[in-house]
Amino acid sequence: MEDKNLTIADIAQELGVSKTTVSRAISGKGRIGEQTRNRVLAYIEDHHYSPNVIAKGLAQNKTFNLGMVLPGDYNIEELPFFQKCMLGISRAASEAGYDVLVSMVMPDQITQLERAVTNRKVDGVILTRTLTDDSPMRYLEENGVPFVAIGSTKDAQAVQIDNDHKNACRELTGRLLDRGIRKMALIGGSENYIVTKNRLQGFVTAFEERADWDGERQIFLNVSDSREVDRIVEILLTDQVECIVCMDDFLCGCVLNVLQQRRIAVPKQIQVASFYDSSILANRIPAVTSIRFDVEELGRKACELLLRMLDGEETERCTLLGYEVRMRESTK
Amino acid sequence: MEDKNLTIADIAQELGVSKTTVSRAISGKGRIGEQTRNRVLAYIEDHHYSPNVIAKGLAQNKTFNLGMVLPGDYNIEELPFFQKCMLGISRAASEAGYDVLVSMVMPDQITQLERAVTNRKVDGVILTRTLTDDSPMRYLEENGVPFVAIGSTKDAQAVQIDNDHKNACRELTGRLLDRGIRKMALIGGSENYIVTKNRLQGFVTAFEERADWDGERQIFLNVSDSREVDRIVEILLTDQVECIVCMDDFLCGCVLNVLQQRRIAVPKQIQVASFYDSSILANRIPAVTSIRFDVEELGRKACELLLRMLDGEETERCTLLGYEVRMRESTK
DNA sequence: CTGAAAGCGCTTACAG
DNA sequence: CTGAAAGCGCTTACAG
Repeated sequence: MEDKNLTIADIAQELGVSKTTVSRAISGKGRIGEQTRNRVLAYIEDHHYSPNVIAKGLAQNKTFNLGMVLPGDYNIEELPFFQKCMLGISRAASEAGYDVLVSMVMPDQITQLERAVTNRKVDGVILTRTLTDDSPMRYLEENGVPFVAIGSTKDAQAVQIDNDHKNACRELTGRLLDRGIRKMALIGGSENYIVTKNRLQGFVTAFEERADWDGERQIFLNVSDSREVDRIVEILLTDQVECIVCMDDFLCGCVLNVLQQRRIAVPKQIQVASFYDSSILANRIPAVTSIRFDVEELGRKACELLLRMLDGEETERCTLLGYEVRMRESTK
Repeated sequence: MEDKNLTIADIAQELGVSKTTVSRAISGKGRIGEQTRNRVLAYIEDHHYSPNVIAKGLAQNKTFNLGMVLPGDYNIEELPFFQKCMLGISRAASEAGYDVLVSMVMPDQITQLERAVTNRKVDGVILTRTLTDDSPMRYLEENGVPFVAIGSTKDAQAVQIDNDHKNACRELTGRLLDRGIRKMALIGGSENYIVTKNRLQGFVTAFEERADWDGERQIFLNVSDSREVDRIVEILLTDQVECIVCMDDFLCGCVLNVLQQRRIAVPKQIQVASFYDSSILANRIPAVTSIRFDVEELGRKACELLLRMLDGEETERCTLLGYEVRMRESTK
């Protein structure tokens, strides 16, 4: 379809102007006569010329590629997050004339990221998951590669963006408490994830804001598999806990399975809520009360942030995006 | 860490040889003295030189990037497939010195792919989903871009690779029949997917191979949502069907939900199997009988195929990969 | 407002 | 076996 082999030199020759002029007409940089510019632009339009971005990149020392780091290890429950993230990133990138290059990393192995960086294939990088001790992040910092981290990190230098998990969890917990729950339990995952700490903080804050609340609350952290969940649920049932809040959908899925197996009815015998909402749980019966984030928007904003950094703009160090609490059948 | 600004010219000067020589030492192409080569290689090693792939690409008219087309619309159940696919692709690409650039396409919108292609950002493309009338595929063919399609297509030109869905379904259906099932039903999705037709064929073949089988079988295709599934299940229960085979995990999830809601026990009152296995269902209780594919391997093989095409090798038009039938609790 | 020329960092005939 | 030179397709001081 396109005349793939058309170059700036061809156009210059055809129009009897210099390559410089053609380049200027296209880029819009440098002074150039109204007339000349239009003539060039018209020719380009007619002949479907599209510039060789690689060559342009070489001359400008840019690639017009953004790196996106994706974990190669993951729970199924996390997948929709990464997928939506990617959609947001790739759309924003695309709109700005950039493409997205993916590097999949393992906890102990970041060779793909290293390749992309040492081969100068990317202008900047977006991290889609951040751990307490994050080797991709460390690598990028050591090599002076501009990046933004989706998620939260203690790293004071890193530009980061995340949803406001803390307040989201605070609000959800609060609304649950205000409905008169007297015995509540929280089940959470690895404290290696900073988001776990943020969620916990939100949870705790909700109680602190209700000085008059008197009841029991239990907290289980670093829970990682179904067997542990089973043991915990047993305890909670014995204690007649009224509501179990799960820190993520993986754990929530486990809890629901365990309850189903034990033939405990939700929400009649026990209520369940999740601090996340991958929409996997929305299709469950009963639908699960949880917090909803606009992940595509998160990806998009992260990308826009990185793009601004690449343009040399100063950007805010931390950005927090909103949330939405969704009360569903699992909590009456 | 790396001396990022080191170029071939620097090395040449430092070593008192020509750029040509340095280039040859690195690429291994062209005659060059054993001694000289080692001297260059040693220097490179010492100084952590890594070539500028962009410049190399410009000179060779290559990008060392592979495009990967990912659908922006999807069911959650499909996600693990794309993810594993991507892992296989990106690993194989990485090992061959290539990077992976993603383009997300919508059913009616392939601008990201078009961008990547017209901007000459990729040497070839891998399609991760193929429809009967596939616009990305059409676009690539019209523009003469080398590509391989994961999945099956009627397109006679296209290089394609897939798991052997037909035989997988034939075997699973057969094993179910051999256990004495007399009333069996199949629920399938859109016939727009060629894989649907392949699965159907496998299903039907299993019956044909058992001429002595006498029983009833029902087939529902183009089922797309939970409501339809509900209606169908109602019919099947009335007819006292013994086993429901679902063509994919999305439908299977629907069926299980509907059954759970109606308090029908699996496998006691009715058996359930799936023609796919995203491992989402493996965690369900009871675990669902299904077919397992090595999707990472599929992605890897697809990538290797494309790489061979780019090297100018002749490749087989169609490749079929294996499968594994997993009998689980949902069918006794 | 426009152009000749050098440069981005590589590769590759061609000649020796 | 080695090198000078042209080329890949763009950009960008510098000069006019």
